[in-house]
Amino acid sequence: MSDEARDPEARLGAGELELLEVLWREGSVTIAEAQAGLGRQQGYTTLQTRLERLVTKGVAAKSKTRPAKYSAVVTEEDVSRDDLKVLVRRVTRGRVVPLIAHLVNDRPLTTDEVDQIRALIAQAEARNRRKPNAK
Amino acid sequence: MSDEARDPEARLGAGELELLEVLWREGSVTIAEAQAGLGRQQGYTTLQTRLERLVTKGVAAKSKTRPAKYSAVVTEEDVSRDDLKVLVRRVTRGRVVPLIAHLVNDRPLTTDEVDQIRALIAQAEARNRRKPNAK
DNA sequence: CCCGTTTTACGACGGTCGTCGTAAAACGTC
DNA sequence: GACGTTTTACGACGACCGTCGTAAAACGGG
Repeated sequence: MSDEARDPEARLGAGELELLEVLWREGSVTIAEAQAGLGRQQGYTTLQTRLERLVTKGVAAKSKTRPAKYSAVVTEEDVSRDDLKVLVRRVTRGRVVPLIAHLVNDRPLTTDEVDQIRALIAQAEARNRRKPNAK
Repeated sequence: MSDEARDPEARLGAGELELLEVLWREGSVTIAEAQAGLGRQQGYTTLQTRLERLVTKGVAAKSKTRPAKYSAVVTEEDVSRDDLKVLVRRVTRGRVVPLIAHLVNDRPLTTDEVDQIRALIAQAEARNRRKPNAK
Protein backbone atom coordinates (compact mmCIF):
# COMPACT_ATOMS: atom_id res chain seq x y z
CA MET A 1 0.00 0.00 0.00
CA SER A 2 2.70 2.36 -0.96
CA ASP A 3 1.68 3.58 -4.33
CA GLU A 4 -1.24 5.71 -3.43
CA ALA A 5 -0.82 9.00 -1.60
CA ARG A 6 -2.48 10.91 -4.40
CA ASP A 7 -4.10 13.31 -2.01
CA PRO A 8 -1.71 16.26 -2.14
CA GLU A 9 -1.72 16.16 -5.90
CA ALA A 10 -4.64 18.44 -6.23
CA ARG A 11 -5.74 19.52 -9.65
CA LEU A 12 -3.11 21.58 -11.40
CA GLY A 13 -4.01 24.20 -13.94
CA ALA A 14 -2.15 24.80 -17.18
CA GLY A 15 -0.32 27.79 -15.79
CA GLU A 16 0.83 25.88 -12.75
CA LEU A 17 2.23 23.14 -14.92
CA GLU A 18 4.09 25.75 -16.90
CA LEU A 19 5.83 26.83 -13.72
CA LEU A 20 6.49 23.29 -12.60
CA GLU A 21 8.19 22.74 -15.92
CA VAL A 22 10.73 25.35 -15.00
CA LEU A 23 11.39 23.64 -11.68
CA TRP A 24 11.81 20.30 -13.40
CA ARG A 25 14.15 21.74 -15.96
CA GLU A 26 16.28 23.91 -13.70
CA GLY A 27 16.09 21.81 -10.58
CA SER A 28 16.12 24.37 -7.83
CA VAL A 29 15.65 28.03 -8.51
CA THR A 30 15.29 31.37 -6.79
CA ILE A 31 12.48 33.65 -7.82
CA ALA A 32 14.80 35.62 -10.06
CA GLU A 33 16.01 32.43 -11.74
CA ALA A 34 12.49 31.21 -12.28
CA GLN A 35 11.72 34.55 -13.82
CA ALA A 36 14.58 34.09 -16.26
CA GLY A 37 13.80 30.42 -16.87
CA LEU A 38 10.23 31.19 -17.76
CA GLY A 39 9.86 31.88 -21.43
CA ARG A 40 7.93 35.11 -21.26
CA GLN A 41 8.49 38.04 -18.99
CA GLN A 42 6.57 38.30 -15.76
CA GLY A 43 6.67 40.40 -12.63
CA TYR A 44 8.86 39.37 -9.73
CA THR A 45 6.12 39.29 -7.14
CA THR A 46 3.84 37.47 -9.52
CA LEU A 47 6.29 34.60 -9.65
CA GLN A 48 6.63 34.83 -5.90
CA THR A 49 2.91 34.35 -5.44
CA ARG A 50 2.68 31.57 -7.97
CA LEU A 51 5.59 29.65 -6.49
CA GLU A 52 4.21 30.14 -3.01
CA ARG A 53 0.89 28.71 -4.07
CA LEU A 54 2.65 25.68 -5.51
CA VAL A 55 4.24 25.16 -2.10
CA THR A 56 0.87 25.50 -0.40
CA LYS A 57 -0.49 22.88 -2.75
CA GLY A 58 2.31 20.55 -1.78
CA VAL A 59 3.79 20.17 -5.25
CA ALA A 60 6.84 22.35 -4.60
CA ALA A 61 9.19 22.95 -1.67
CA LYS A 62 10.89 26.09 -0.45
CA SER A 63 14.37 26.04 1.07
CA LYS A 64 15.21 28.07 4.13
CA THR A 65 18.36 29.48 2.57
CA ARG A 66 18.53 33.20 2.28
CA PRO A 67 17.52 33.66 -1.26
CA ALA A 68 14.95 30.92 -1.00
CA LYS A 69 15.10 28.21 -3.61
CA TYR A 70 12.03 26.47 -4.90
CA SER A 71 12.07 22.92 -6.17
CA ALA A 72 9.49 20.45 -7.41
CA VAL A 73 8.17 17.81 -5.05
CA VAL A 74 6.19 15.87 -7.61
CA THR A 75 8.01 14.41 -10.56
CA GLU A 76 7.32 14.90 -14.20
CA GLU A 77 6.36 11.24 -14.33
CA ASP A 78 3.78 11.61 -11.57
CA VAL A 79 2.01 14.35 -13.41
CA SER A 80 2.36 12.98 -16.90
CA ARG A 81 1.04 9.64 -15.79
CA ASP A 82 -2.08 11.29 -14.43
CA ASP A 83 -2.48 13.56 -17.43
CA LEU A 84 -2.05 10.69 -19.81
CA LYS A 85 -4.55 8.61 -17.96
CA VAL A 86 -7.11 11.35 -18.20
CA LEU A 87 -6.40 11.99 -21.85
CA VAL A 88 -6.57 8.35 -22.85
CA ARG A 89 -9.75 7.79 -20.93
CA ARG A 90 -11.41 10.96 -22.04
CA VAL A 91 -10.48 11.09 -25.66
CA THR A 92 -10.40 7.47 -26.64
CA ARG A 93 -12.38 5.82 -23.86
CA GLY A 94 -9.43 3.73 -22.79
CA ARG A 95 -8.30 2.65 -26.22
CA VAL A 96 -4.64 3.40 -26.68
CA VAL A 97 -4.38 2.52 -30.36
CA PRO A 98 -6.30 5.56 -31.68
CA LEU A 99 -4.07 7.75 -29.59
CA ILE A 100 -0.93 6.20 -31.03
CA ALA A 101 -2.43 6.48 -34.49
CA HIS A 102 -2.86 10.14 -33.87
CA LEU A 103 0.70 10.48 -32.73
CA VAL A 104 2.33 8.69 -35.62
CA ASN A 105 0.07 10.23 -38.25
CA ASP A 106 0.39 13.73 -37.02
CA ARG A 107 3.85 14.18 -38.38
CA PRO A 108 6.52 12.10 -40.10
CA LEU A 109 8.68 9.87 -37.98
CA THR A 110 12.37 9.44 -38.40
CA THR A 111 13.65 5.98 -39.15
CA ASP A 112 15.13 5.91 -35.67
CA GLU A 113 11.78 6.57 -34.13
CA VAL A 114 10.21 3.82 -36.20
CA ASP A 115 12.84 1.40 -35.00
CA GLN A 116 12.38 2.37 -31.39
CA ILE A 117 8.64 1.97 -31.55
CA ARG A 118 9.08 -1.43 -33.13
CA ALA A 119 11.29 -2.42 -30.23
CA LEU A 120 8.68 -1.21 -27.75
CA ILE A 121 6.02 -3.31 -29.41
CA ALA A 122 8.26 -6.33 -29.43
CA GLN A 123 8.84 -5.94 -25.72
CA ALA A 124 5.15 -5.63 -25.02
CA GLU A 125 4.52 -8.75 -27.04
CA ALA A 126 7.22 -10.60 -25.17
CA ARG A 127 5.58 -9.70 -21.90
CA ASN A 128 2.34 -11.04 -23.25
CA ARG A 129 3.93 -14.36 -24.08
CA ARG A 130 5.39 -14.80 -20.64
CA LYS A 131 2.02 -14.19 -19.12
CA PRO A 132 -0.56 -15.19 -21.70
CA ASN A 133 -3.51 -13.31 -20.35
CA ALA A 134 -4.02 -11.79 -23.81
CA LYS A 135 -7.53 -10.80 -22.97
CA MET B 1 -12.67 32.73 -45.39
CA SER B 2 -13.83 29.28 -44.57
CA ASP B 3 -11.41 28.01 -41.97
CA GLU B 4 -11.95 30.54 -39.23
CA ALA B 5 -12.26 27.70 -36.80
CA ARG B 6 -9.14 27.85 -34.70
CA ASP B 7 -9.48 31.08 -32.83
CA PRO B 8 -12.66 30.58 -30.82
CA GLU B 9 -11.23 27.42 -29.32
CA ALA B 10 -10.30 29.16 -26.17
CA ARG B 11 -8.82 27.20 -23.33
CA LEU B 12 -11.21 24.67 -21.92
CA GLY B 13 -11.03 23.59 -18.32
CA ALA B 14 -11.40 20.03 -17.11
CA GLY B 15 -14.99 20.56 -16.06
CA GLU B 16 -15.95 21.99 -19.39
CA LEU B 17 -14.47 19.01 -21.17
CA GLU B 18 -16.49 16.78 -18.91
CA LEU B 19 -19.64 18.46 -20.13
CA LEU B 20 -18.54 18.39 -23.76
CA GLU B 21 -18.06 14.67 -23.38
CA VAL B 22 -21.75 14.32 -22.67
CA LEU B 23 -22.59 16.30 -25.80
CA TRP B 24 -20.25 14.17 -27.88
CA ARG B 25 -21.68 10.99 -26.46
CA GLU B 26 -25.36 11.86 -26.58
CA GLY B 27 -25.30 14.13 -29.58
CA SER B 28 -27.96 16.68 -28.76
CA VAL B 29 -29.44 17.02 -25.33
CA THR B 30 -31.81 19.10 -23.27
CA ILE B 31 -30.71 20.32 -19.89
CA ALA B 32 -32.55 17.49 -18.21
CA GLU B 33 -30.90 14.94 -20.48
CA ALA B 34 -27.49 16.39 -19.85
CA GLN B 35 -28.24 16.16 -16.18
CA ALA B 36 -28.97 12.48 -16.57
CA GLY B 37 -26.07 11.87 -18.95
CA LEU B 38 -23.61 13.36 -16.53
CA GLY B 39 -22.26 10.78 -14.16
CA ARG B 40 -22.81 12.56 -10.91
CA GLN B 41 -25.82 14.52 -9.81
CA GLN B 42 -25.92 18.23 -10.30
CA GLY B 43 -28.50 21.00 -10.06
CA TYR B 44 -30.64 21.84 -13.03
CA THR B 45 -29.72 25.50 -13.19
CA THR B 46 -26.08 24.66 -12.68
CA LEU B 47 -26.12 22.66 -15.89
CA GLN B 48 -28.03 25.47 -17.52
CA THR B 49 -25.30 27.94 -16.68
CA ARG B 50 -22.50 25.62 -17.68
CA LEU B 51 -24.07 24.78 -21.02
CA GLU B 52 -24.81 28.43 -21.65
CA ARG B 53 -21.20 29.29 -21.03
CA LEU B 54 -20.10 26.65 -23.51
CA VAL B 55 -22.34 28.34 -26.06
CA THR B 56 -20.82 31.73 -25.25
CA LYS B 57 -17.41 30.24 -25.78
CA GLY B 58 -18.46 29.00 -29.17
CA VAL B 59 -17.87 25.33 -28.50
CA ALA B 60 -21.55 24.39 -28.23
CA ALA B 61 -24.77 25.42 -29.97
CA LYS B 62 -28.30 25.89 -28.65
CA SER B 63 -31.35 25.04 -30.73
CA LYS B 64 -34.38 27.30 -30.80
CA THR B 65 -36.76 24.42 -30.19
CA ARG B 66 -38.87 24.68 -27.14
CA PRO B 67 -36.97 22.54 -24.77
CA ALA B 68 -33.68 23.83 -26.12
CA LYS B 69 -31.19 21.23 -27.19
CA TYR B 70 -27.48 21.74 -26.82
CA SER B 71 -24.93 20.16 -29.11
CA ALA B 72 -21.19 20.31 -29.55
CA VAL B 73 -19.72 22.55 -32.20
CA VAL B 74 -16.14 21.41 -31.85
CA THR B 75 -15.34 17.79 -32.45
CA GLU B 76 -13.58 15.40 -30.17
CA GLU B 77 -10.75 15.35 -32.67
CA ASP B 78 -10.33 19.12 -32.59
CA VAL B 79 -9.88 19.11 -28.88
CA SER B 80 -7.81 15.96 -28.62
CA ARG B 81 -5.44 17.22 -31.27
CA ASP B 82 -4.79 20.35 -29.28
CA ASP B 83 -4.55 18.52 -25.98
CA LEU B 84 -2.19 15.99 -27.42
CA LYS B 85 0.01 18.65 -28.89
CA VAL B 86 0.30 20.32 -25.51
CA LEU B 87 0.95 17.06 -23.73
CA VAL B 88 3.59 15.89 -26.14
CA ARG B 89 5.38 19.18 -26.09
CA ARG B 90 5.14 19.61 -22.36
CA VAL B 91 5.93 16.14 -21.16
CA THR B 92 8.42 14.95 -23.70
CA ARG B 93 9.55 18.15 -25.37
CA GLY B 94 8.28 17.04 -28.73
CA ARG B 95 9.57 13.50 -28.62
CA VAL B 96 6.77 11.07 -29.33
CA VAL B 97 8.63 7.85 -28.57
CA PRO B 98 8.77 8.30 -24.78
CA LEU B 99 5.08 8.98 -24.80
CA ILE B 100 4.35 5.82 -26.73
CA ALA B 101 6.66 3.93 -24.40
CA HIS B 102 4.57 5.18 -21.55
CA LEU B 103 1.39 4.09 -23.22
CA VAL B 104 2.48 0.58 -24.09
CA ASN B 105 4.28 -0.03 -20.80
CA ASP B 106 1.51 1.27 -18.63
CA ARG B 107 -0.65 -1.77 -19.10
CA PRO B 108 -0.65 -4.96 -21.14
CA LEU B 109 -1.75 -4.79 -24.75
CA THR B 110 -3.94 -7.32 -26.43
CA THR B 111 -2.54 -9.12 -29.43
CA ASP B 112 -4.97 -7.17 -31.58
CA GLU B 113 -3.61 -3.94 -30.33
CA VAL B 114 -0.07 -5.05 -31.00
CA ASP B 115 -1.00 -5.94 -34.55
CA GLN B 116 -2.73 -2.63 -35.13
CA ILE B 117 0.21 -0.65 -33.85
CA ARG B 118 2.53 -2.63 -36.10
CA ALA B 119 0.35 -1.70 -39.04
CA LEU B 120 0.46 1.94 -38.05
CA ILE B 121 4.23 1.86 -37.97
CA ALA B 122 4.40 0.15 -41.31
CA GLN B 123 2.24 2.85 -42.82
CA ALA B 124 4.38 5.59 -41.36
CA GLU B 125 7.45 3.92 -42.76
CA ALA B 126 5.85 3.60 -46.16
CA ARG B 127 5.11 7.29 -46.16
CA ASN B 128 8.73 7.89 -45.35
CA ARG B 129 9.88 5.87 -48.33
CA ARG B 130 7.65 7.70 -50.76
CA LYS B 131 9.03 10.98 -49.53
CA PRO B 132 12.50 10.32 -48.15
CA ASN B 133 12.84 13.33 -45.96
CA ALA B 134 13.86 11.09 -43.08
CA LYS B 135 15.30 13.94 -41.12
C1' DC C 1 25.87 52.38 12.10
C1' DC C 2 23.70 54.12 7.62
C1' DC C 3 22.00 53.38 3.10
C1' DG C 4 20.80 51.29 -1.09
C1' DT C 5 19.47 46.84 -2.84
C1' DT C 6 17.46 42.46 -2.51
C1' DT C 7 14.23 39.46 -0.53
C1' DT C 8 10.06 38.45 1.70
C1' DA C 9 5.31 39.21 3.59
C1' DC C 10 0.83 40.48 2.70
C1' DG C 11 -3.02 41.93 0.49
C1' DA C 12 -5.83 43.25 -3.44
C1' DC C 13 -8.23 42.96 -8.03
C1' DG C 14 -10.19 40.94 -12.00
C1' DG C 15 -11.52 36.97 -14.69
C1' DT C 16 -13.13 32.21 -14.90
C1' DC C 17 -15.95 28.47 -13.41
C1' DG C 18 -18.85 25.47 -10.55
C1' DT C 19 -22.63 26.12 -7.70
C1' DC C 20 -27.32 27.62 -6.99
C1' DG C 21 -31.64 30.70 -5.84
C1' DT C 22 -35.29 33.20 -7.54
C1' DA C 23 -38.49 34.51 -10.45
C1' DA C 24 -40.47 35.37 -14.85
C1' DA C 25 -42.22 33.20 -19.02
C1' DA C 26 -44.14 29.58 -21.78
C1' DC C 27 -46.86 25.40 -21.97
C1' DG C 28 -50.28 21.76 -21.31
C1' DT C 29 -54.60 20.63 -19.12
C1' DC C 30 -58.93 21.17 -17.23
C1' DG D 1 -58.88 31.47 -18.85
C1' DA D 2 -56.88 29.78 -14.39
C1' DC D 3 -53.36 26.65 -12.55
C1' DG D 4 -49.53 23.62 -11.82
C1' DT D 5 -45.35 22.27 -14.23
C1' DT D 6 -41.51 22.96 -17.09
C1' DT D 7 -38.28 25.94 -19.16
C1' DT D 8 -35.68 30.01 -19.36
C1' DA D 9 -33.51 34.42 -17.77
C1' DC D 10 -30.71 36.60 -14.60
C1' DG D 11 -27.86 37.32 -10.95
C1' DA D 12 -25.02 36.08 -7.06
C1' DC D 13 -21.31 33.82 -4.32
C1' DG D 14 -17.12 31.54 -3.39
C1' DA D 15 -12.89 29.25 -4.83
C1' DC D 16 -9.02 29.40 -7.74
C1' DC D 17 -5.40 31.71 -10.25
C1' DG D 18 -2.65 35.16 -12.75
C1' DT D 19 -1.49 39.68 -12.00
C1' DC D 20 0.72 43.20 -9.20
C1' DG D 21 1.54 47.11 -5.50
C1' DT D 22 3.32 48.26 -1.28
C1' DA D 23 6.03 47.98 2.32
C1' DA D 24 8.55 45.75 5.88
C1' DA D 25 12.66 43.03 6.73
C1' DA D 26 17.19 41.32 5.90
C1' DC D 27 21.60 41.92 3.88
C1' DG D 28 26.12 43.90 2.41
C1' DG D 29 29.40 47.68 1.46
C1' DG D 30 31.07 51.89 3.18
